[in-house]
Amino acid sequence: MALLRTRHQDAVDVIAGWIVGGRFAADTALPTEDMIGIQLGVSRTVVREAMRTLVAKGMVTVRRRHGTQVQPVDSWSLFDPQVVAWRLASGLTREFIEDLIHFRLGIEPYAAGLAAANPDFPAEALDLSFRRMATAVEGDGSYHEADLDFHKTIFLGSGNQFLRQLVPLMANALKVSFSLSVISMDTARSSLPMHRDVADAIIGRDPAAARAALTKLIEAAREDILEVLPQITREERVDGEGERLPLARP
Amino acid sequence: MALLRTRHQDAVDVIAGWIVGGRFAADTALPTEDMIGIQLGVSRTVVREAMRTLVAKGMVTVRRRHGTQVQPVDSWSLFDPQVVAWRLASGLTREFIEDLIHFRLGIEPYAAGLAAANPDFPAEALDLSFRRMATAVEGDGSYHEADLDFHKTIFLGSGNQFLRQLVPLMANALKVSFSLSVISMDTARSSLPMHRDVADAIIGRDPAAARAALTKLIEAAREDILEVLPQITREERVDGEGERLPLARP
DNA sequence: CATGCCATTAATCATACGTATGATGTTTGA
DNA sequence: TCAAACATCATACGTATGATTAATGGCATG
Repeated sequence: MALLRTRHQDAVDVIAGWIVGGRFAADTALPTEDMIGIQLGVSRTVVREAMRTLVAKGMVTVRRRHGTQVQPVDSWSLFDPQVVAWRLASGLTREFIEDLIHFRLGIEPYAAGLAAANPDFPAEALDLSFRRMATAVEGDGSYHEADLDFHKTIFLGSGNQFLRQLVPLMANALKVSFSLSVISMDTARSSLPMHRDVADAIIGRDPAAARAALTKLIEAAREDILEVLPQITREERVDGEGERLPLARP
Repeated sequence: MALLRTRHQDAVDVIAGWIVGGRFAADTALPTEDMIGIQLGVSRTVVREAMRTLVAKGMVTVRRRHGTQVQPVDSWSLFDPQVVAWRLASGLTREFIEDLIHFRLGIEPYAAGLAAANPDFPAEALDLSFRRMATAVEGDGSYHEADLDFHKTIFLGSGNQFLRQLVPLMANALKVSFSLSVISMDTARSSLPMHRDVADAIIGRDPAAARAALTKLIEAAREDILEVLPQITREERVDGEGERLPLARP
């Protein structure tokens, strides 16, 4: 069951890369389908099917005679894992990371509350993830993976389809945190008790406590993240608009 | 700038209708591209491009020799306005409405908090929406529209791209509430002061108060919604015979 | 100012061939 | 003998090509 890279997928990736990379700004036109086909060395069939994919994700619109118009970021499917992947691959902007982190801060405590209220919540899975985190801190196993599973379990166990859908996005938020080296073994060790509190509250079916514990956990981590942010993010491209000011507390 | 109904769009709508309507369950195969083309009266080109759209939204996967496989709901792009529209059009399930309402309850207070902390928040727009709600209660203007704008302004003014993206979903959540006749002129009138509190908190740049006010506002409404829910939602589709809609040829 | 022609570019069709891939059948070697 | 390795086949998607149709904005024309 090997994965086959089709020309279609390649074309989508290339064109999406053009767009997220700012090679074509919002509200400007891409080359005609014929031209793109020639450039990529594929038939117009492939280009058109690639465009349908990008249209479906809100990244472009296609109109007769007008050709293909790039859409502003706000109309993209920002929760789409592929879109997120393209954006991450094209480089981290400060705004993107801030929005991602803040969104997670906003939604995860609530997810924990729902999880605590969900009679079908898989308590064993959460407890297992925690124990894996604990052993990982002692040097055995991947902390990153265990941590991800811990938070994943909360979203998946919330019993809410929209929250479940956020798992890929949250996974990326965590990945970003790790990639920024924000989470060292020291911070991991010190956050262990807070994770324990979260797990206990959820397993103990106490929504309010779960929300509080998770809020506390995240509050502890957010400072570190937003602190190192200005240093590693690239500048915004094209039309140099003013960068937003840092947001205050949630 | 007129909207042209292309065969592609028609095909996407029809096939999506099959899927959300339960005519083809998850993990089952759709007919071959050739067959669908014959059935809809379009060429295989159109069917294939329709499939690329559905693949992009996570509703199906396509593999050589295996054909097109319907995916479970959890892998759909649930935040995609089109997907939401298809689901609403196919009938309201209780789970869908509950998840939608609960998701809104979880995220909107947080959005209000961010809005209050955003120095660029358009205070005038929010105030205007509120005044339109007030006059609508007195019989002048559309309450529905003003209410929608009020909540929209909060999300758009949060300064967070992910929250902005939720506007269509929230609009549908509100639309559902209205369609269930949960919001009468009486409830509207009584919720006016709470809306005022929310606006004041945001305009006054007080995130904590904004969160609290919006939480209170929503708490007041949720009971009504979840109360009438069991009566109006349809049962899960048992699958009668297919009422398929062949597309017309030119 | 209204109107009809025109160039542009996507939309669609019909057809043909390429090619992973699971299923089936066949050979081989211990 | 039997199982593992290998060869063959049918299937449905993947891609290409060329022709035709049809919106649509712009421009020349009245």
